[in-house]
Amino acid sequence: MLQEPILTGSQNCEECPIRHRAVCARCETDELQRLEEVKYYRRFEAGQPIIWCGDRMDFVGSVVLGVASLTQAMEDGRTQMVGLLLPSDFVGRPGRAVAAYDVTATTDVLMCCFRRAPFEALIEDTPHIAHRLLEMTLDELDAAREWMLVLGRKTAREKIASLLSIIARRDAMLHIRREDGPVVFDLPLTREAMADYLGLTLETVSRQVSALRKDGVISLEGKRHVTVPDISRLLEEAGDDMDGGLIS
Amino acid sequence: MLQEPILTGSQNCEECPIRHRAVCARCETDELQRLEEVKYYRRFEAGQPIIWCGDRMDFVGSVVLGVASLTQAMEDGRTQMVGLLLPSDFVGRPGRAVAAYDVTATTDVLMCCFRRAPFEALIEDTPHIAHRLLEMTLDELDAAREWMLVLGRKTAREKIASLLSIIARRDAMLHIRREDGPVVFDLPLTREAMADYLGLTLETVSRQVSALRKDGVISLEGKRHVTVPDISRLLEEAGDDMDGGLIS
DNA sequence: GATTGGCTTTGACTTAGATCAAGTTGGGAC
DNA sequence: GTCCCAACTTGATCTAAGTCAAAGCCAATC
Repeated sequence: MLQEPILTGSQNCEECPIRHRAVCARCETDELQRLEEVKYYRRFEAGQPIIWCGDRMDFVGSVVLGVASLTQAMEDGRTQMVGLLLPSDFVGRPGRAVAAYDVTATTDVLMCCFRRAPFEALIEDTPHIAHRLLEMTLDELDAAREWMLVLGRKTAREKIASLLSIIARRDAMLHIRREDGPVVFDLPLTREAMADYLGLTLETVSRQVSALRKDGVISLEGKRHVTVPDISRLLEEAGDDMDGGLIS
Repeated sequence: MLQEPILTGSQNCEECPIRHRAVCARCETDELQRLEEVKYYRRFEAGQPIIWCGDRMDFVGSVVLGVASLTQAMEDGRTQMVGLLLPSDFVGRPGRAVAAYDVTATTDVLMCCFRRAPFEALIEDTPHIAHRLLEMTLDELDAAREWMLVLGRKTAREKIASLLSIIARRDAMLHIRREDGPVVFDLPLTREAMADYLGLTLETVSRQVSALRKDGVISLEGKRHVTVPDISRLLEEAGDDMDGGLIS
């Protein structure tokens, strides 16, 4: 089902749809060479845990194919997804040996991993990579803060629209797409996972998805295949200003 | 009201209660010397804006005294605080010229600022500082994600207890304090600011603070001066496991 | 082709927190 | 002192979303 990704030393980070944002071949060919020695791929099936909070973690990596999620749980079972990991997103924290969150494969996932120690050594003496990592982390921080607004202040309907916007936008980054045409994608999340991301119950998610469908904001084929006829209508429903800063 | 901070080149980041975590004198005396040339202080009165979202921002800095807040606003006026800036917290993003959030002085604030261009140059050729900045950013990301759980899944009472825990913990870092004694601090936020941080209304905040007082979890002198007789009781109310990971 | 079991939808009812509307408090200006 | 005003509290009501319960819908398996 998953194919091995094509990722050669000559690949250009601007053109390659599946970018290892932390290790860009265009800029750091030599360093990438060093990393090739400690690079390996891992597959996970949909629903499988990638790592549990508290586990020892001796790799960092990035998602190549599929979708994974970062979640936090309270003792009584309430859970909150705190990050959605789409292709090119980075997992793991240099300098930390223990996972802070549960990481779960939401769809089938292919991850590209690097052993942590050599990766940290690389950061140590390759300022350029450290710099890029800082930039990525700052982007993630912005995304997390954007999501705090969603969680704290938006209505259920706006939350759903916000989530669909994010997925549509990230999906559009991977595919070449005509301007202003309808956006089509498959939801990589169950209703329950959506609820965990949005701080809702799965019933409310289901009701609001149905409502958006009835109102013509989206249309559904099956339960997961979504068509958005007018993306700006969706952004409006999400309560965002049109400049679109959801994921920077 | 605010006094000029003592911040000499010989100051040790481990001992000094007001630390510029980004530029630690102990580790980077020479580099700090370079920064001294572009360093300046700015004061803000309680309630004043420090910078508006969208404004050009040609400095970075850190809070020395007081409390500031990062907030995001929707067009219809709903607002969500996305960060609480306590002494030693960093403001601004290297590589970004435009502010992404509104920054407001919640109490009287003294900030230590550096012009952005020289600061970025320093990062560029001082890997150690870049590394520290990455670590700080990762910590902030963890804090933001912890807060996503608060916003998405906790009840109003748990939210209040979580906020009080954070302030108590950060406050305890600034003062030497007996183990297990009562924790005493002044709330640096109005009820409205608390509501904006917690995704609640100010009325709900007021009610839940009163409830925690009635139940003996906290006691109040005036409206802002808080005594927590048993900090572990407060953490329990916050729904946290006892290991205390709210701010790493 | 029937059966199972995950998802998902939909309905009826409940509730935590929002909203609206008075009051109260307390510190600073005069 | 008293007046003022912003910050806060408290009460009454409303509502969006949660809870509980019962079907529905595939896709995989027997």
